[in-house]
Amino acid sequence: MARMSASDRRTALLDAALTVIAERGVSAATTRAIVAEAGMSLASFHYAFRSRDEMMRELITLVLANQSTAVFAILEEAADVRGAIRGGLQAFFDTVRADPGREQVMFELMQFALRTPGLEDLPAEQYRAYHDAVTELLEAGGRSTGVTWSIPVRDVARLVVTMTDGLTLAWLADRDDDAAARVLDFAADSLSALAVAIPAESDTKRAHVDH
Amino acid sequence: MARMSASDRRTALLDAALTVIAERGVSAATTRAIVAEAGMSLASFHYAFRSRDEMMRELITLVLANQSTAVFAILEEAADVRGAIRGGLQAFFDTVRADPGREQVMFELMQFALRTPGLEDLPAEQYRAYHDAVTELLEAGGRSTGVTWSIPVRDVARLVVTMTDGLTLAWLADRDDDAAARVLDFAADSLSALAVAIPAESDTKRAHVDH
DNA sequence: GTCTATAAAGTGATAGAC
DNA sequence: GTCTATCACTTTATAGAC
Repeated sequence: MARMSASDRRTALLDAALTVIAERGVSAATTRAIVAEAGMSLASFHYAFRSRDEMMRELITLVLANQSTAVFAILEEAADVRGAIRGGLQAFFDTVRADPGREQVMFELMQFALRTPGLEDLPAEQYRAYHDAVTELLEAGGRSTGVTWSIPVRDVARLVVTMTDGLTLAWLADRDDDAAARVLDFAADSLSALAVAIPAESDTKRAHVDH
Repeated sequence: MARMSASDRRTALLDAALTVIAERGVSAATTRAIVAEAGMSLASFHYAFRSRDEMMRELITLVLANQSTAVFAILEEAADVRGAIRGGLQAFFDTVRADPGREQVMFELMQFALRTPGLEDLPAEQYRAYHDAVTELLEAGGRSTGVTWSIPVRDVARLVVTMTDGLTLAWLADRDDDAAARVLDFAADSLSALAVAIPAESDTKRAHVDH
């Protein structure tokens, strides 16, 4: 095998681990399976990482951090709030359908983290990042369609994540596309009901009801 | 160890397995850990079950089947639909808070089933059972409060499960009780908006809009 | 029937040749 | 640096004493 920098080897192994997990689950991601996927020898693994545990920690940190910014960062062109939300939700669902393994990995890694000493706090951080990303998205969408929200925008973000999580979990189980579409319709309806039009100019402060 | 019927031994081992999984996760549920929890010798395990695989299949079938009927079967006394829904959701969330491990087990076993050859279809059955149970509950609740639903009741049931799943997953990660309460408020609001009052007597058929 | 002892295979990790 | 060979340990499963 050609020489690689330790850093390159690490990223290659992390990538291979992700592939193995997506295909066969966390429990199948043994050091042997990972180096086989990466086309390396077993010893190379421990040259790049001190232990499998260290690799898993790095993998989870990496994946959970990247995911949050990527998936939700789709803002559709739409005339009204309802259409914008529905489009955004559809875009999210399309990415799930395009690569179901990827989303399944997120759930599995979260469960793994919750069970692993030292990683228990990562899921909370992950959700904070999700909520941050969606909050920003909602604020941007609100600005472009001229609305604000009748409850704190962060609470709206949590609702979005709640429904996309619930939708994804059920869809991974039964793959019912039509039912998923109806859930997204409802989500768009009920979320857009939380939007309030910003009065053309003047005092917009009262339009936002804080708790 | 006293003599037990093979059947008793099986249920005792299934129970022990569930305890181990709730406390330390699926990957920690080795045959050794399970027999230790059950206070048996290792050989007893293979006297009761042909293999660990067989035990896991039985466990998953058992747990996923029982869960659906149990958790949602709480119908609160309430004057209006909104209150009934909010009460039911709160009752569900209370059971999650009372025993978070139990709900975490459900998610883990579902992931496990999705990854295990021969068990891939169980999660779909599980969700069908969930949706059945909630559908019945919604119909009963509708009768007692004098409402029907503006969309097929089964779709409403799926919405309920979507939101409870999403809520539970996020709460398991960040344990934010207040945020969870606000999600439940929204769920009750938006779901009760799907209810339509049944005209006092006479022709109730037109009140139900089928797709 | 229930145990102890052990087999057979898989795991993470490392020593040592090159 | 990168490999092969191997260690020490854990896993599921079974043989055989009682």
